[in-house]
Amino acid sequence: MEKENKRSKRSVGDVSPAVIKRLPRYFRYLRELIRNGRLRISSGELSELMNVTASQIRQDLNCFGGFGQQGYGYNVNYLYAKICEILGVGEGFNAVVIGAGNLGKALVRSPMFEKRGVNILGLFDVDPAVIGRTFGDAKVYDMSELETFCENHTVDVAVLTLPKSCVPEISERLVALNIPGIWNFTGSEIDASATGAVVENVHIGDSLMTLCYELRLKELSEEREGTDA
Amino acid sequence: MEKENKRSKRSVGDVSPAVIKRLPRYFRYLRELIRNGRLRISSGELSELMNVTASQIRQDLNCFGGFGQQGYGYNVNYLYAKICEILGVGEGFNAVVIGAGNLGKALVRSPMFEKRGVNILGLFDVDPAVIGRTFGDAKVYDMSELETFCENHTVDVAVLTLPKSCVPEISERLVALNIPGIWNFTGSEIDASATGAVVENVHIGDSLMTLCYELRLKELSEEREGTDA
DNA sequence: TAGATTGTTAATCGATTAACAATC
DNA sequence: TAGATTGTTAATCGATTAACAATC
Repeated sequence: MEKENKRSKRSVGDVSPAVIKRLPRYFRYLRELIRNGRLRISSGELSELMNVTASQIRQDLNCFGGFGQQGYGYNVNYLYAKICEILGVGEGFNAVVIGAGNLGKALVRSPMFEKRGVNILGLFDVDPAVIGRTFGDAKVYDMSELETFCENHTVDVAVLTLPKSCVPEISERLVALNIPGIWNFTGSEIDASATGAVVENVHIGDSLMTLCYELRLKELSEEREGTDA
Repeated sequence: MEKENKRSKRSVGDVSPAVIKRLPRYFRYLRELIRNGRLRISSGELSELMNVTASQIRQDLNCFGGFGQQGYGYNVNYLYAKICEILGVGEGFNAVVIGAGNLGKALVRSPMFEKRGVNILGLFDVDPAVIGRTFGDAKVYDMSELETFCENHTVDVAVLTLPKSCVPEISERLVALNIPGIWNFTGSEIDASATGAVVENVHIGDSLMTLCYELRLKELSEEREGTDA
């Protein structure tokens, strides 16, 4: 028992950010493998699937201890369980969604939170037209009830899907409430060090711009092909 | 005239991915500076604002040629214009959104596309309840009209906001239509090399997992503080 | 001109890949 | 056992930072 813990390699927390950012992708591919009934996989086969090197996979996984077995590969279910553990899936984190507009609704209706073991406790909004309604499994509360609600529930994450202009006010309230995690879709960048919380600032538009950059590159190279050569 | 093009440094396209991924962030901060009426900024001041090193900023910008001036810094408007040019803002790219659910609606109603100079030509869906309706400035068309529509309009980007299960079918149709860019929110990963298009696979959930990882780390360290030491 | 700040080279750091011994 | 495949070390590669000469 606890054989895998022989040496836990590093003191928790000093795993490189590059590795951490890849973990959710492993999580996704492992889910898919399980869904397809796969029981074992080698770093070589997974590397082909994911378009990365086998070396990187082994290196990544070994940051957290030896999850595989020489000559055999990795047990898909076991590896998935380990990745989940590392990523805090199953910790039962609770979230509230602040802003019940299109994005807020889209998020709570998607299976995303459930898949990752995060519970939506409720949405909050100022608009009387949505207060009291239910989206997904979650009810919309009046924004003014946020403080009372947080006193009566353990809230780990605040998901911000309200307009940029509301950020100064809501930040202040979140800090006062001491909510440990902020998932920020507002477009303004919340500085983690200023809040004392863990913050993820999401900028969907950045991905669109990267796409446009590539598109333009493509255009340029096609133009060049057309003109000379 | 064209002074900045004295040497264009690299042949277009060999700029490191790490730099490219940072450009949208410069874009956002420069917009903000312009909004605040700033006319010039030094790499030093921008570095404080953005929480990166001044060295990195100068290095990044110099991948595309000298946009600054010794002893002065960078002209905010000029720099913004240059970044826009590099990122293809103003190319007038046209997009269609495929899937008029919550996410599709949220995207077309947001100012994101407009800010980046991307025009939404329309949405497509199979649901009679939304076909014919208008969200943002864009009308929802019947999914079956996609081919005809694309023949009559220049479509640079297809934004995929439909269920995962629809991806095989829609991929095939997009490939047939030869749409050069795919912005994929479905959760399944579309392989660019298989489509011949430029593809951005967006996985919002990955960011949630990173947040949960950090939250768990925080919990663990707080536990430890509690027990020993 | 003197001061400021860039552009750019060289040094450092971190991340990826290759290779192979350990071992199932 | 022989074959396969990991865990892990060492080599390579790329990205970041520091430093400073060029120059506005």
